[in-house]
Amino acid sequence: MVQKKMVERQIGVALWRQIADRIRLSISNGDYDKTGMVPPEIKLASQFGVNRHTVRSALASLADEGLVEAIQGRGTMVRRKERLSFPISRRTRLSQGLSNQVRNIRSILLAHDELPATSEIAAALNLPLGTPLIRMDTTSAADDRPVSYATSYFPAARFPDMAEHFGRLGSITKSFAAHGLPDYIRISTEIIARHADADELATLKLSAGAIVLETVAVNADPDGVPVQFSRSRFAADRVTLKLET
Amino acid sequence: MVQKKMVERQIGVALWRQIADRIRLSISNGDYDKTGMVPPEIKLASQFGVNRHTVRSALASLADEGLVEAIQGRGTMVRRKERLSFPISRRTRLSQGLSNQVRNIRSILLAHDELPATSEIAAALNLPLGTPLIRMDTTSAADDRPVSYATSYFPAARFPDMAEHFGRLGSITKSFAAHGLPDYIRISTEIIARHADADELATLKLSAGAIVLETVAVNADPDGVPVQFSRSRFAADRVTLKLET
DNA sequence: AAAGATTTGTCCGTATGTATG
DNA sequence: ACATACATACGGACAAATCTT
Repeated sequence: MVQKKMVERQIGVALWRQIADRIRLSISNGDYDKTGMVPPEIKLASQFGVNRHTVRSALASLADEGLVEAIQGRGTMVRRKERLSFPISRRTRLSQGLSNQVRNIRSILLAHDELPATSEIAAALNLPLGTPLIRMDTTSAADDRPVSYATSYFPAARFPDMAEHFGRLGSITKSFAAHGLPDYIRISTEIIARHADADELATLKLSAGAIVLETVAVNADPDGVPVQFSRSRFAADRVTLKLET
Repeated sequence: MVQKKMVERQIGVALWRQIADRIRLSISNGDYDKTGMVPPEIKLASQFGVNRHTVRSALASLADEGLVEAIQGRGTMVRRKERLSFPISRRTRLSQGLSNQVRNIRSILLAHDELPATSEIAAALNLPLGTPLIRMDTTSAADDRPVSYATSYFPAARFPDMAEHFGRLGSITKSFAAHGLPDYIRISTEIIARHADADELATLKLSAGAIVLETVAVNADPDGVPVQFSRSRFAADRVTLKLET
């Protein structure tokens, strides 16, 4: 069975999944914005050089994600195509940056505890090894779609009630303010991308094989004294990080 | 056939590939740094709750990538594990930022042509729609491992010989200098993560299902006049982006 | 209103790839 | 290397819903 090699095929990944990825990319690129409809199955099949059934499997999985919706006789329409633009600057504030893109943002405290600083975090926060830290796991949803999942560390001596404040206020900025710190700035950020692990898949409500953007950041008070070390994971297909200079 | 559900399995991706991805992540996380050896196949099989044959398929594909090497009777050892730290600042220069991390960097011009500005690029470069642009596809390798694959656009009127210069000099910075522009700054950057498409897989020599970090950036001359629009794709498992403020 | 074209939905069968034991 | 079960991919045929002429 010879086939038109229109697609550079990968091994170990089902063809329908590769096709789904390419259609998802086209949607995100705005290729179908004109009509709001995905091209007919037959057309996609010949475009990708695969059988119509394979395209149907791909579309079925995209429909399952809620990205498209097929209607018999009419076609398949794009239901959703959004990517929140997430600003990263010296003054990175989650709710502030997203407020004009979504109706509501909800942040939840998942867990918190106290523990001694490991070498990596001690170095980042410029503290002695073993200094007591408050650790908080938080997640944020924009219009009820989870977008971020963060683990933050704060010096326990200076911010003893961080978790209580956050649980009540739902905001790092406000929790700092409640501790008498009205302003803070970001002094370093590193970004990597990788596949989500099982925990992240569950917390961010991602479908299998999804990607997370992970930022590792340090925030400091206006005098440059580090106050927070955080590891935030974003659902990669829901956000773009926008650097502001 | 019931199986221990130790792994949250994905559909549409071969199990051996999912196992390979997890082992690759463990290597990159430094989980095996102590001995430099991957655990024995039997151990991995029980850890992931799969058959030993499946683990063998996974290890074979990692060996194919050159990431590990199996030796009969001894075990499987890690051959390579690195992630380049890629600085992004107002003065982002590729070769400069990587020079202290690798021995040599080679940039190649893959293709170039001239075309009228699309609405997206015209807006970004603050030019009228349809203004002639030089487009260049370039790729860079650090110690012979491909790390980036970029498409750049330059105003053709101001930089008519960009492609020729780059082909000779192998550097955007030097090519700008050859056009009489000694300095430039980055005025905007957006970052997304997604699965690589077929073209990117081939150019960056990635294995199937790999992730790319894509940055969309605009560079400007010291007066703030845009001189370059670029879309760079980085092999996500080979780099971290480091933001500098 | 009717007929035909377009498009998605369902069913059959066959060959190959994946995973286990 | 062998046997078994299931997923993937293909091909064809026809039904059902919708749109166009």
